Amino acid sequence: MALRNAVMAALLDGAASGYDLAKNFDASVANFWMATPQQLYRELDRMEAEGLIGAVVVEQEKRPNKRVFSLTAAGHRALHEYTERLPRPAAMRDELLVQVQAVDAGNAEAVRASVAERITWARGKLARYERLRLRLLDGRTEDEHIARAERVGPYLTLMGGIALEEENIRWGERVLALLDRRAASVGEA
Amino acid sequence: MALRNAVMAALLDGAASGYDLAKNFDASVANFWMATPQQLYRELDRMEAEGLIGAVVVEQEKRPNKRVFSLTAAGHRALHEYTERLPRPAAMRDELLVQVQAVDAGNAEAVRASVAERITWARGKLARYERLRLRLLDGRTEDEHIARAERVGPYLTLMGGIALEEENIRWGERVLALLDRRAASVGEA
DNA sequence: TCTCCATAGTCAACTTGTTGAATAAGTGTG
DNA sequence: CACACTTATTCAACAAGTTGACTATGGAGA
Repeated sequence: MALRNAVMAALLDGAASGYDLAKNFDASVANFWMATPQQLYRELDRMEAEGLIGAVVVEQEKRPNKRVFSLTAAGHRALHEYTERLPRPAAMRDELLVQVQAVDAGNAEAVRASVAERITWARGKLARYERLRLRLLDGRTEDEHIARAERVGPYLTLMGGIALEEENIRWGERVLALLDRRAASVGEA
Repeated sequence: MALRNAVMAALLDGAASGYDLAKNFDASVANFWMATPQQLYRELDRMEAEGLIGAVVVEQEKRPNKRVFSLTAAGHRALHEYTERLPRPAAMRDELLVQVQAVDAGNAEAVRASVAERITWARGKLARYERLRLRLLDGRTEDEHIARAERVGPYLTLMGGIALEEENIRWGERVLALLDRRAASVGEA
């Protein structure tokens, strides 16, 4: 019952089909709320049944029809109320960290490679976020955006995403350096 | 089937009961792998049935008996193999970020308060992590620790936790500042 | 003494999340 | 012209995570 809040937040950007959400979640909300397509479709059905969102079937000529969802007044109210409840503490599940924790009992070379891959992946994500940031600002300065844009929420969470990926890269590089030093020490001992 | 890897990583610190794990997960692995007590008990039973861990019932005089688990040779092997598989991308679920994303359609004051609370909470966690770091280093410098300690994994993940909480604090303070500026602009408009 | 908290779990019910496959039409590549 | 890919969604089965209640004992504080 928490995915729905992320979906409603995503729908503030405008109406979208399940497919759109599944794709663009990555560019908007997935940074802090991951979901698979089936999860979205199932939740969208329920939300429609409960009147939080409304669906309009859009017939398309050269592709399958789609159901485009948008927030209803009830959905807006529910989202507003949601922002007034205390958020539960963030939940993380990161297998890479589990592997690093166990590196001394595992295959250090393999873990090193996984860390390196995480860095590469974070760089890619960061680049996409930076492009998104430029698009959001659209030539304005941050000050102007904060003062005058219709919405500031997406900018604030984007900043969080950027900071997170930058930190990922810094941490990863530090880990690689320390693992190298470790390997050197073990070699010389 | 992923929690078990976190459990095995935690058991590298030494044998523990389900209760111990539930409590100390927070101090060791919970930073990147959260689990409730029931989840742990259930998984521990399965792991024992599969021979990954062994249980010894320890009879206690003034408290209930407990089952103390430790890694078997098979568990060690399984953990080693696990470090050789590609970790799946990290999954995050952070309701606070959902609320910030929706701040423009929600109660800005309430969201502000939630962000402030997150900052306080992060400071507390950071302080605990810093104490843990001192205990881990135990008077040695980082260089010495990395070169000579039996295990470096816990130190590396702890660094990650520290960096994460520091970033949380920086981000939160930035969000508060920007929300204030926003409120001022809206007031003057 | 009564109650709350810590220890050390178990059980049941329920909600979420994951995986894999199926359907169906059009579009691009070699 | 076959094959893979994209759009757009549905179904089923299973695994994992969450919530709340329950048992039992001992120690600390009101």
